[in-house]
Amino acid sequence: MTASRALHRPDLVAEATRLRVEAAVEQTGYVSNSLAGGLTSRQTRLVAAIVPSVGHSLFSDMLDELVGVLETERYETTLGISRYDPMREENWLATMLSRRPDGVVLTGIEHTARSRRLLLNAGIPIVELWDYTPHPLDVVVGFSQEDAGRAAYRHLKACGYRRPALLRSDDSRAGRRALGFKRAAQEDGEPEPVEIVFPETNPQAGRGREVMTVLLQRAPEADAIFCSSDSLALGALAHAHAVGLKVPEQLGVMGFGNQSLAEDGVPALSTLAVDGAKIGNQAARALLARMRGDTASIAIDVGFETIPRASTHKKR
Amino acid sequence: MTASRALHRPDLVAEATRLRVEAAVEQTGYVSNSLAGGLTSRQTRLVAAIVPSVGHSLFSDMLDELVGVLETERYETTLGISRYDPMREENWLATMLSRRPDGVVLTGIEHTARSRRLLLNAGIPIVELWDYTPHPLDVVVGFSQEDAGRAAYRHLKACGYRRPALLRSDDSRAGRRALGFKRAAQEDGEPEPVEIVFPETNPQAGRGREVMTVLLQRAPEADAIFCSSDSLALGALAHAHAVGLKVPEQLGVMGFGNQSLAEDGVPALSTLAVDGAKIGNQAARALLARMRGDTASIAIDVGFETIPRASTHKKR
DNA sequence: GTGAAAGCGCTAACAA
DNA sequence: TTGTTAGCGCTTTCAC
Repeated sequence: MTASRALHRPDLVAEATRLRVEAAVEQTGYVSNSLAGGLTSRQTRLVAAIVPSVGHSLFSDMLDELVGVLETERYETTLGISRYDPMREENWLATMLSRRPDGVVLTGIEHTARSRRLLLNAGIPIVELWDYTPHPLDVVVGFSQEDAGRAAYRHLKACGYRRPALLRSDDSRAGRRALGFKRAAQEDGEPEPVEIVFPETNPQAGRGREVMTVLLQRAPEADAIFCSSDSLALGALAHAHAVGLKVPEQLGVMGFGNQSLAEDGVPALSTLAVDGAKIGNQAARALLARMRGDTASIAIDVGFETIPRASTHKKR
Repeated sequence: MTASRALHRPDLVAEATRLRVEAAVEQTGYVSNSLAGGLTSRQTRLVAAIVPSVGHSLFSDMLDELVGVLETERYETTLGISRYDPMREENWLATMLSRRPDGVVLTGIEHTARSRRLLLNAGIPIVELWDYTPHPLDVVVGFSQEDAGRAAYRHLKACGYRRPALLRSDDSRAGRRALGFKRAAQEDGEPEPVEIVFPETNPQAGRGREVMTVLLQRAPEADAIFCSSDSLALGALAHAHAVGLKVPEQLGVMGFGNQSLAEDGVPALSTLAVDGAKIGNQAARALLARMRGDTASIAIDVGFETIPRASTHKKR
């Protein structure tokens, strides 16, 4: 018991005793066993977080910040990868919860029924990210995907494009952005924008170059496209360049995310900026508050911003 | 005890009993406590892995594969982020080992003295990635960074460039590639290539555009550059375009990693291909073998490949 | 400032 | 096929 105190609450132990314990630790190579500790104390200082993919720069900015902030309070973050699949999230949750994390961070607000049940039974703080809803499981930090889609549509229209199309992966958030985009078109009394959806099998797949061929076949009249990510849009740019389509004159290209490479596109890529790091930061803070016992309800809308650059700057 | 068996070894339990246990689980919302389980059984089915950054596509390809393969054998992977700092790795190790992982995966072969001590004391399988050494702590899966640097130099020379320079972040692997590059120049009897190093503070920092300005000032005579990553090289491409430098005629640009966006560069980016997924796969297999009790020594050199594309295709 | 007792929830080992 | 016993390594609680 004294040894335990010397390690965790050194102020409660006599200097001499502490020194003896430290010497013994050093000499024996002792490493405490937090399984045993967690079993007794009922807290693990573990936060379990799951994202669709670690390759995506938005998620990695978010993670970097989340992990960093939690670290300052001595919480460790363990990571799951869902590959945009709610069943994978469910399986991950089922095994993860047996490690008794002190908090959980999820991507999105769509979860299987069992996931919800597990989560609610666990009785720990939960943060849902990247989407906004007034009725989260517990805490939510995100923005309205539908509004983002609307904003993209409005931007393209404002730039003078008449037939904007959609190019996106099949993840559900991109789907909701597309929905907002199409609704905005509808409200304008325009025909429904053509939409090309490809499977998000892996981060490399469905690259702009290949999918653009499909788009140009299916919608030869399209004069602008809103892509579900910047890297996709960059691929589209490359394809347009290859087939001699002038951007932005003949084709407007808009990305999503405002990753650093968007600026490096030729021409520089117009995009919707989302602050991944900010989401991670707010999520970490909210989670810490909850784990401290704070029960005030939290729902944070971090918003997004339209970034006009050369790729949609049509000279009329 | 019977309940425990019904959940983990259902074949050892009568059908009727198993059903009763399952019903009870369902009804009570029981979730097993693997802290207690691990305490008794002395295995946690946890693998702890640390990478410098999750944003980098090479690491994320590797992680995806590592996590995926370990998952098939019901091992979970928990992730640390070192930000290229051995002290952060040490701190992560110190707290991580108290969770008693069954195996550890590290990036690189450079670790602090205490890290080494902790690791060796822990008595668990260790895999070091991305570098090759004949004398690993336990298992190593990687390639020779120095040879990679040499290969880049040779490629640029073979393309007809006479004054290749180096543009790199301050991570130690990029440093070893630079070393190989400079040694190859020396062996050719050429002057030492100019080298611009910038801090790897965060994945967004030190972007090609900004650093290129410095390079062109410090080495106006440079007619080719070898960048420490593809995204950096893409930034360099954008900068060259902006200042009217013709690539590949006036400036050869070479990246590292062969990320999918390298092909989308304008012009397409020459690079050194490294198979992150393969490294992750081999690492997972090696670790599984070790955790199964296999003690044969393992050191795998996965090699790399030079990918010539338009950005170094100088027409002489 | 230190220590003794008890128990967290599970599984290894053995017994029936 | 099921059950009993013991103990994993800590921390909570309480006594000194």
